[in-house]
Amino acid sequence: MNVALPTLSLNDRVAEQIRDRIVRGEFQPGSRLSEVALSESLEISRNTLREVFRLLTKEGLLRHLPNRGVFVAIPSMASIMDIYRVRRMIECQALQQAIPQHPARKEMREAVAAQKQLREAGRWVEVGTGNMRFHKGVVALADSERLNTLFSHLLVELRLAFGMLGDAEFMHAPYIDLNAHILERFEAGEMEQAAKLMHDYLTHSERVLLSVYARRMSDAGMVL
Amino acid sequence: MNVALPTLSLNDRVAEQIRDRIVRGEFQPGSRLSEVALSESLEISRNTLREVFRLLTKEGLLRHLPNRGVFVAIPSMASIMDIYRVRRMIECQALQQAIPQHPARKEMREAVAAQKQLREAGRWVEVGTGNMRFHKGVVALADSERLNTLFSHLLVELRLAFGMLGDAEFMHAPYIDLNAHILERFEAGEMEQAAKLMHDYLTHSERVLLSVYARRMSDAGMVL
DNA sequence: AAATTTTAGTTTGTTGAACAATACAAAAGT
DNA sequence: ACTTTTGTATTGTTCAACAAACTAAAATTT
Repeated sequence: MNVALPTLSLNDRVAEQIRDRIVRGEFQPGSRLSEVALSESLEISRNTLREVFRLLTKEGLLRHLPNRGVFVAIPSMASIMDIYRVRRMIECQALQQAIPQHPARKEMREAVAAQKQLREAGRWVEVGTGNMRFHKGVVALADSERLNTLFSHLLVELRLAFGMLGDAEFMHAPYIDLNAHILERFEAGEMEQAAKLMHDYLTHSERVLLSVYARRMSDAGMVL
Repeated sequence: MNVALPTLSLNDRVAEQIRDRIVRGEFQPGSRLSEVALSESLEISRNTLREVFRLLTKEGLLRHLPNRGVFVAIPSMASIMDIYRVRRMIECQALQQAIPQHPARKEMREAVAAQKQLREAGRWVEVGTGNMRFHKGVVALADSERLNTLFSHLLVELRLAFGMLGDAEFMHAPYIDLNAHILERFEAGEMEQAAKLMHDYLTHSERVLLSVYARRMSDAGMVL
């Protein structure tokens, strides 16, 4: 009998764990991950850890400098702009081209509902993850496996940037109602309108993130 | 003095070499790449090769089945459709949104010129690579590093599919003039028109590829 | 003879240790 | 103050070994 325990491979489990520790801020952006130290603390061999490093580097979470080591990626302002450029292209067109009855709208609905509840509870960090869930739903409208994985990588990178800021309420609060509005327009069949709203949303969000980011960077005296 | 020899890391060099051997058909799609055999033939250690495998797997060139080994990916019909879906989204919008004076048009021009020359010489395989160059130029119009790398990965996957077909002339010949036409419209500032041409181009190309592919697959008795 | 189980062999998964090559920081010399 | 030297820590790479999982052939049962 196949017990159907997917028993993720060790590689995958370790990768997942490191991803987690990065996005929850345990490993700060820019910090170096020592091969020996980490492999010992995780109780895996150096070789195995190196394989995982190669994976996470390709995902954009780590930066690999030859002979120097791997570092938690620091999203530059340029890459933030790049990410938003891609998001505008993908998300807007996804909204515009999909049919309003697309199954992914369920995910979008649930995400918005969850966000509204979490707002009442003041759990802003979780509101943020709800936001990502909503936008993943939007991308899912395009029915493309490759776009989905690309997008989830982008979101992890963005999460890194947000993580350097704290201040979850200020960043996420304004967008809950906007999400709801976009969803509403989309389900009403007004895809053009929904796409336009999304475009403005993204441009605005980008601007806010960049400005806060710039201030924080210069305050910390970082050289980018 | 820094000799400025970028001395690609061993990892990168090996990855590049394997990529080459795959796209030029030396490693057939679906075939397994043995860790011991390949590492011995390349005169590198098994560990190093495994790291490279992880890289190429994330690029979509290899498929990794746990405890079974890594195999050269066989593009399924579904993934071909997926790739073209992404291409339509990215390339059309790139054409539509860019300014006609964008520097990337130089690359597009040169690619078309090269294609026309190669056609006279009947060097159809190189016409194919010229085609990829043109479309890379189109994507470059979007000014997004991430879209560029995504796209080059897509093209390598496509190249795998084309590689299973041979028959380069039949596949590439009709599109040279279309490329030229698209470029012309774009430089004339008629971006909407250029985007529409590109959309038709891609839809047509997809259909041809899929039909040939389906026939070839059933002939070979492959189970997809 | 067909189906199942045993068994043996091959390949990947994972580890540990070793050494070479490179980068970094401190000490020494000019 | 600047360069050179030296020493040390870290990554790059290899090798060897064994455990775990898969594959296929042989042996057994039905």
